[in-house]
Amino acid sequence: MNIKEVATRAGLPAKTIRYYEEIGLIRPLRAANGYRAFRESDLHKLAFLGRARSLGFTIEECRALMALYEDQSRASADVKALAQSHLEQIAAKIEELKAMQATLSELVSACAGDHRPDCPILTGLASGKDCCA
Amino acid sequence: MNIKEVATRAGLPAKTIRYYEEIGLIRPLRAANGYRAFRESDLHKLAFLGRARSLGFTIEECRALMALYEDQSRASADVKALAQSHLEQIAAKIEELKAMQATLSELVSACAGDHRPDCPILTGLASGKDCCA
DNA sequence: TATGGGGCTTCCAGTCACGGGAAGGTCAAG
DNA sequence: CTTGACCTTCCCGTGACTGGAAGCCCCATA
Repeated sequence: MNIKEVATRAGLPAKTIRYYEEIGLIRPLRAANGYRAFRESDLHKLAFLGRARSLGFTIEECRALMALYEDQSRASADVKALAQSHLEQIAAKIEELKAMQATLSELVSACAGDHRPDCPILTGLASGKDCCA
Repeated sequence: MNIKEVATRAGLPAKTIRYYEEIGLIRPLRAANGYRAFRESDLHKLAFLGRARSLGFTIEECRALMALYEDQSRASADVKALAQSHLEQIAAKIEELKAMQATLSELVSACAGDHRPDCPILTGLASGKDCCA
């Protein structure tokens, strides 16, 4: 398989696949002409990586997940711990965003949004009143 | 005022303040010795920027907000539009994170988390079953 | 056989919003 | 006069790619 077919089937851009090779996440073979020659197993790994990335795992977490995936003697506890830690990151990020959302939507709803210059959003930002940390 | 005092009072790292000058968000004066000489108005702007940033506005949005703030003939509608657009971004990001959270927490709760290798998290990532887009 | 167009390769630069750290000038206190 | 805290600029690194240039490679068609 050449890179374009793998890209299509894995749902990842070719650029990303080259990048994943560069950082050692995959090691496709090479054809005589220098082209990357992907096996089914490479495709499988790339799909795995794509799904892990889309769940928000960082590249390094993906690397760890791959290592666990390929380690037949892994303990599921290790996988779970990694995933739970990531879940906490997600929850924290959601809370952070919700706080922004709460503050900002309050400011927005207080703003007339007309042709006049008076604007509680700007005065809120300027004064820090009712504003974030 | 020198940079450290401004940094303390604005709650921003000195590095960040220098960066903001570099990209033209502020224009502090210079003392004879080459040190930046901040006015109260610079401090005020920096505090404004810090609050806008902490609400998640990008640097370019902050630049636009500052411009509106300093434009006495602004229409509050313009400010509101900017803020609302940003609110939509926040809401979208929250939804995205919640989707990750839902998928991942399902996988996590299905995982025994013991010494055995069997792990629904890994098989989920490998198969794409019940997994994200 | 020439040529055209797509695909493949590498390498370099840019993104965003800074942070770290080096090399060196400046200032106030002891 | 020295010490140490401050200030300056400059350059590199971050994460996870993305875009683009320059240059092979391969196949089909005229």
